[in-house]
Amino acid sequence: MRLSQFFLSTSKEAPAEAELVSHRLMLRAGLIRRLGSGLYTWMPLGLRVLRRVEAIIREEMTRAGALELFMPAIQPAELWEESGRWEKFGPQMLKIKDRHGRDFCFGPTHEEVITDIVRKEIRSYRQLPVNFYQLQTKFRDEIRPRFGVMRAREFLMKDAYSFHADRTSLEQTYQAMFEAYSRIFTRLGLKFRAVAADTGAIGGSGSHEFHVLADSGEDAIAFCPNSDYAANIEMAEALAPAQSRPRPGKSMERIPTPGMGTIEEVAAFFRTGTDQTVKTLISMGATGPVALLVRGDHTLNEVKTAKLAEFGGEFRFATEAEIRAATGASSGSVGPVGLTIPIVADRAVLAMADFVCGANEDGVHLAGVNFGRDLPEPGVADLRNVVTGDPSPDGKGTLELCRGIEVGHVFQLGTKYSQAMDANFLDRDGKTQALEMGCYGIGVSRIVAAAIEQNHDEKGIIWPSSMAPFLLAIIPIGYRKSKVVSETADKLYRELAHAGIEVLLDDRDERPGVMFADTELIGIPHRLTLGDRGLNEGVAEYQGRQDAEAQRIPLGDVTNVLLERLTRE
RNA sequence: CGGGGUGUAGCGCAGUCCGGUAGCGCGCUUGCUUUGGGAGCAAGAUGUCGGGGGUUCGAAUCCCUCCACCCCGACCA
Repeated sequence: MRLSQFFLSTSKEAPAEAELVSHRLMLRAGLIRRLGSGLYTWMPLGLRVLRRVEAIIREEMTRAGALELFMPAIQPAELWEESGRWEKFGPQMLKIKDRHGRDFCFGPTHEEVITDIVRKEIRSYRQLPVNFYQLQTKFRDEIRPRFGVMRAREFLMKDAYSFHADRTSLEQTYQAMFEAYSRIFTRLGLKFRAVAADTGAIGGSGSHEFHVLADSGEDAIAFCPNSDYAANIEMAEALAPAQSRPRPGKSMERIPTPGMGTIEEVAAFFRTGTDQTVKTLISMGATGPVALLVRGDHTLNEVKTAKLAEFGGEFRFATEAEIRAATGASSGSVGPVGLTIPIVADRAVLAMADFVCGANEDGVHLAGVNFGRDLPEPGVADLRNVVTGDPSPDGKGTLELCRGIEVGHVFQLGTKYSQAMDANFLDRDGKTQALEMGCYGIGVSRIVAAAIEQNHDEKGIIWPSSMAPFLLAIIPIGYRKSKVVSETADKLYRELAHAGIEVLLDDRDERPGVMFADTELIGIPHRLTLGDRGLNEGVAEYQGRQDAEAQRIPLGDVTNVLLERLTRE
């Protein structure tokens, strides 16, 4: 591509709205333009990147035996009523009406549509398993879109859905998809990790998320450096401490602690560590308030907590008024001693003795508190977020934490949708059975942003070769002035382009600094500079995007050297 | 939706407190010079000052109201 024939729209400054590096760079490099909140146009340069990501996904999905189809973005409400999700999906779903007043939605996902297709098409176990996928624009009316295409409302997703006669077959395809995803993210040149995940609103059993590792990621991941254990922090199990509870050494005391509400203040007052205090959190479940006990230095894991039987499927923190009604104190002075509501303690709390906690009286705390003596043994559960240094659930060392951007998610759905929507087949014995189902998503547009988060420097984007919009930039210095320069540039451009390399020839009448800065900002991995200075000595200058210095290559060797170097990747 | 903030030229910003008819840098146009790391000089173009209403002789500036966007939280590919 000759740059004079292309459209480049770079800028030195990014709009004030962009905060995240990838968002700023995508705007500065002219990859995307915002239309409205969470709505982005992919400009020609950005679209080239998106298409390269799509191509790799298609190749690997095909390799794994999935078949591409293309479903409508607009979906009739009836299907969602069948699955029960018309109401349940909530305000995240964009609902629209046609001219007849009939209800539709702009598809946030496609389980309903694919299940409808399959129930009409699949009759026999002989047709199974099948795995259909598409690349589709989804719309989710996010509460707060942010970070550009990282969390947009309209975004491009690869979604696959597999159907099976039995659990074993589902597990095989799930495994195949897991491997395909690993290949995709590896080929895209991303540092990623597959982690065990919560199944969230979609429901079902087995589930893994694929995270691109980045400090700016919105998810916390717990992993074990000595094994392949990795889990979203929502899921990571906090084991019971190895050491058992010490014997009580102190007697319980009531101590005035006027004005102290936070754990830090209280611990400092008692001249002890926050890990010697117990935090009591009042939450509301379906059947009323529940007291949750977490060690002072730990934080409550709301996802784990919400699954407890005590909450009957509902979980929220109590309001200050509800806290007072249940305990007689304000939130800063609540404690488990003498409470009449159900109490659930985290495993780590159960191993504590002589601890400090609120006294259920404003401005008063208790010290030297012990279970079994000062209050009954509470219920126990895993309530907290794991922290660095916690034992790994697989017993192979201790956990570390890092942050990630979720770019893929694989689910074993089971028969959730097939039962709700009557998607059945006849098995070998002629018996009607519900289809087993799996679903597998990749956030295609998000991958582009995630890749930039992971690959950039002060000059701009550094594309992994597999997703670069162009592999090589030819920078002729004095293209409009020097015949030698323009002829050499044109010749090399033709040769390399014919050899299948995506070359961008900067034939603008720009100063060198502008051309260098632009190709660096837009992240072209390889650069060939041609100027009178070098050409007079019979050399061109090659520089990789991350190389400190240019390398001189004899003109006659340029094509071969570059072909060898660029096709190796 | 709760909390915080911002809307002035394509982008980044000043001007708003203290009302007097809109400015700076980048970018853009034209010309000349320059040409190995975002050029210099000269001449230009571009604004419903987010919208509506009000106060005032006069509003970017004060008041009311609506809207949009951004940041922090709950949601997710």
